[in-house]
Amino acid sequence: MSLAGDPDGCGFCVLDPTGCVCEGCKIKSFSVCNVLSAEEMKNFRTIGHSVAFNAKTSLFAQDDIADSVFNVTEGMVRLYKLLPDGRRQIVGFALPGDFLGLALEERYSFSADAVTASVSCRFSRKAFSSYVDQTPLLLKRLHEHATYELSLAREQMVLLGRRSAEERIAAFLVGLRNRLYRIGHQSVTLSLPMSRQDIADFLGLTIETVSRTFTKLSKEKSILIVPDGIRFLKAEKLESMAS
Amino acid sequence: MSLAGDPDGCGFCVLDPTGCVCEGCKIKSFSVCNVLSAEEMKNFRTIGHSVAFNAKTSLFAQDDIADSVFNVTEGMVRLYKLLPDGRRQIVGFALPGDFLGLALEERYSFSADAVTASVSCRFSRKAFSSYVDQTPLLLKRLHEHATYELSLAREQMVLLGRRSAEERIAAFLVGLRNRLYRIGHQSVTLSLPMSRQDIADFLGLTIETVSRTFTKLSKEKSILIVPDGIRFLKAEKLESMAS
DNA sequence: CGAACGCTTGATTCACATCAAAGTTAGTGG
DNA sequence: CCACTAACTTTGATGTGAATCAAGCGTTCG
Repeated sequence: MSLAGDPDGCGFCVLDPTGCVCEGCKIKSFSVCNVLSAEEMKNFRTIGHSVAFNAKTSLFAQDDIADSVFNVTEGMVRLYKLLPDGRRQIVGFALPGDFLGLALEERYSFSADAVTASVSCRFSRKAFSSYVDQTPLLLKRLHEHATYELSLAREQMVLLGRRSAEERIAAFLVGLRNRLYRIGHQSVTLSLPMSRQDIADFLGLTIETVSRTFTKLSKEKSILIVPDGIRFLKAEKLESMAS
Repeated sequence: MSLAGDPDGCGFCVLDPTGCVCEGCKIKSFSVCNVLSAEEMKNFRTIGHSVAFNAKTSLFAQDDIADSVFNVTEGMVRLYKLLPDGRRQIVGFALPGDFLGLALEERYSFSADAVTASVSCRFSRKAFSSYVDQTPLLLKRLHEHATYELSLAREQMVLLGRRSAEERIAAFLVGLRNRLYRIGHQSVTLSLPMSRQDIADFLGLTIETVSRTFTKLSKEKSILIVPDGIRFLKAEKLESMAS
């Protein structure tokens, strides 16, 4: 995935200076924009641009002015909050189809950076917001997406508040597999492009506990650890641990 | 707050069989319905009914068919998820103005019951949903509410994943005070109508740890424990613990 | 090749959970 | 109004799961 520079000076590496090329969009079948008619799409595509990010680069940071909204089309993005003393909580891993900046708030309430090289469809907040205001069907899809995110967040609250380390890892693996499955990424091995530290910061654990728990699951042949991921050996066992 | 029975057989204790009496509504200034014109309100009020719940009674349970949506107008409602083995995570305390059933999903993903005697404006999901579909401004308010809930949920993820017991209690007290302040309930004492067990299940702690932490904050004169609540003695100290 | 980084493993500590009991408040009925 | 009970809360003693501290072990990369 090569970066095309920043021809229009917006601060992002734009791949399509004249507007989104929706034909080749990898998420058009399930993106929020799939409710738009051909006519509506013609206007909509002019306000969005595909932007590419190398792995580990930042899309935006907590407390920045929220002048862009993003729809992830490829790759994985980590969303996190930092406490003043440096403790970090990852509040989600965004996958293709996920929308960042739903809140249309003045400033971002979390930071986002690319875990893998990734591509997002970027909109200026202002243009996007006024487009949404005149397109109720799009607003409805955004609302559905927000309520889905809310239910994921509440599941994560149960995990963080009431589950053991082993249950957290099991729920993480099963949950990520299911999310990838929903967007058509099915595979025998589950790829885990994020670091152990990322997993720890998502699950409210330390890197050592994450590592030990993977080792334990591996030793009891529940999973097989492979480069950059795992393979499920006893999927039903992990599913029952995840409830 | 007396219960008027169930004149129309809908299974709830309806206070106003002919439709919502919005004039006396305690939350009309900040409710989601405040965007409706006088004309729109005339139709809208006919699909809602005030329903009353005694303390500790259930509004609905997780996995029930979600045939109602509720807008809390008085009192406090606890929202929680249960694991198969009985562990409980409270995912939120709903206050006047809060909306339950935003997701418009087939089944409820959590249980809700009244902490104090409370009143909600109840709508059939079907009628509410079709009203929303033809009223984009209402949808927009619901979306705003959903994204606000999402940001609260993510704050709670940070608390559950990365904060100490003392920080959790401080953040809980300050957060609840701020939410009450926003809806016009300002008072020198913060009333805590929920049990210690409820607080524990919200903060991912045990009842003993909650009790000990309250005692500790009280001994160091950060708070004063009063019947059914607390008073802030060193508000800035608690605020800084809550970050 | 060596440095840097990420991951795993082991030894030890500690914050919070668990277990246990006593104290307090609320509710009930005589 | 008080005796009695049940529920809730606090306090204390002990246990433990995960954190912390501390090496080692690959891999990657300059």
